[in-house]
Amino acid sequence: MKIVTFNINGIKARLDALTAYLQGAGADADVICLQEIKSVDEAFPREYFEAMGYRVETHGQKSFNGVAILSKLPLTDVRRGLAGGDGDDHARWIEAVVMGAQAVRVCGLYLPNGNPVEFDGNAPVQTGKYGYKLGWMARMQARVAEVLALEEAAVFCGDYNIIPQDIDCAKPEAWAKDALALPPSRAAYRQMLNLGLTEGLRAQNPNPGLYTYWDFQAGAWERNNGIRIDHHLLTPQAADLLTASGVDKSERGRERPSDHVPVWITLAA
DNA sequence: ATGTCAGCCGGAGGCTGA
Repeated sequence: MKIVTFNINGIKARLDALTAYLQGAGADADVICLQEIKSVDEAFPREYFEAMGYRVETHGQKSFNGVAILSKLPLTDVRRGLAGGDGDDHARWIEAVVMGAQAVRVCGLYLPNGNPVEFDGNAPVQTGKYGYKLGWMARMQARVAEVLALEEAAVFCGDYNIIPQDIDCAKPEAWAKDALALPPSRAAYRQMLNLGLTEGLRAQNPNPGLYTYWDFQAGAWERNNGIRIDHHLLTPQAADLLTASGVDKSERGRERPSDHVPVWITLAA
């Protein structure tokens, strides 16, 4: 089972690039988790993807955010949103059990960016957008703990908006005070890993210079000024099935590309 | 910090979010 995460930055603007990917490097993907569809469910081109052979589940909203799952395999137990949050109306979480040779729970997520961060001296103030990010991560951790307790093969993949370590970006000094790399952000990410999850790509490739996002601005792509923020986190039962992983970097060079590229893992399931 | 992009409202271009 090949599972892709891809922040497409707008389904309407990315229909051509996504179609080309699904007919090219992504043709053998069984499951594609999409982030930032920036569309309400009714406006998502469901029939278009169904005609290409995918089941389609969306959790969208107007203008911003929004996540979806495309799957060649049947889906069950589809869930939308995280518990808690008290009125949080951001569409950032969708999950389903993918019925392959072995069932795999796939959770697609779009973790809040968290910028801009306010500082009290050198300390980031954990209110506003940054507070929302950290609060959302705590809610996600609660769901991760629930899923771990099921002791099943499960994958949490998406745009985490977390640069896990300095080796995951070209210019660490430029990100030191950014919500994507601040110590509380990295600590919250590590806390989830420490519950017993394995990062799919890193488990197989320890090298620096592996990026999944290049800013549209300041020639970031041309200068390879990238960051690695799109991740697959695997439960032990899923990690035991991990056979391969990779980044489809060349998608960033397309006409009208997203600022993110697809990241994939394959499981013996 | 910014050599950018997407979507909204509204019918241009300024605003938001990233």
